[in-house]
Amino acid sequence: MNTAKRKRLESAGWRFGNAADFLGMPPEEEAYVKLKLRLADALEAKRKAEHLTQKALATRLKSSQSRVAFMEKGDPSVTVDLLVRGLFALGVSRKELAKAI
Amino acid sequence: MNTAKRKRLESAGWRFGNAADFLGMPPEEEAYVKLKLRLADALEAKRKAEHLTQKALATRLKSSQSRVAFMEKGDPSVTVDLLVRGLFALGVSRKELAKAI
DNA sequence: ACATATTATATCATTCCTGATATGTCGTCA
DNA sequence: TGACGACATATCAGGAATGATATAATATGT
Repeated sequence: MNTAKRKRLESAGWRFGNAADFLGMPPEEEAYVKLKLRLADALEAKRKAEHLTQKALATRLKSSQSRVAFMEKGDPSVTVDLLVRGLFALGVSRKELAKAI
Repeated sequence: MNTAKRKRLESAGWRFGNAADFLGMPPEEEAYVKLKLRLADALEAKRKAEHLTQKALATRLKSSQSRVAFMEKGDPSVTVDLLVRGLFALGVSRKELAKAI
């Protein structure tokens, strides 16, 4: 699977896809992409549990609303790094982070 | 604590320091830095358990020996992203990753 | 329908991470 | 001692991630 196609899959529908989306993907990359989606979902869940808007979270993170939107979609332009910092900014502990993974 | 000093602490001795090293650091940043160190330690441990040199791991990661050295020190120039990809390249599962966190 | 709030998408300049390279340090072994 | 292997440290060009901004889409309430 080439990079361009993978990026489209990631940014678009593949969160609703099944295992076939990962066909041909090296296992370490599959693990990495799945991790990002799990963190993305955890971030959105935690933000909503705190009754915060994307904008409010962006302010805490010293980021922008648009980037938070991408974070919650697991967009390829967002790193694990930023997702983790987002969760910490929401007060998540390392233990809770581990549970999300 | 300013950024420059923090970077020096991170890259130099503070892995041997105590809680005082984190004084004045916002909790979300403390969590982030601690996370990086845990991942760094896990990476080194896993690499050694596999009897690999830094150079061998670098090849798997499509990186360089020097970067692997920085990764294992938790150097500020290394992101959580790269550490996680390093662990996955060593065959670590998401579950094992969570345990390391 | 309208206004407002929230989220999604597109584009872009700047920053920072990355891999590469060179070189240094340290230990080991002949 | 010298040669060698493994790891540490410095520097840097290139590229990817970031925050910002603008704007579009979608909700939610009146």
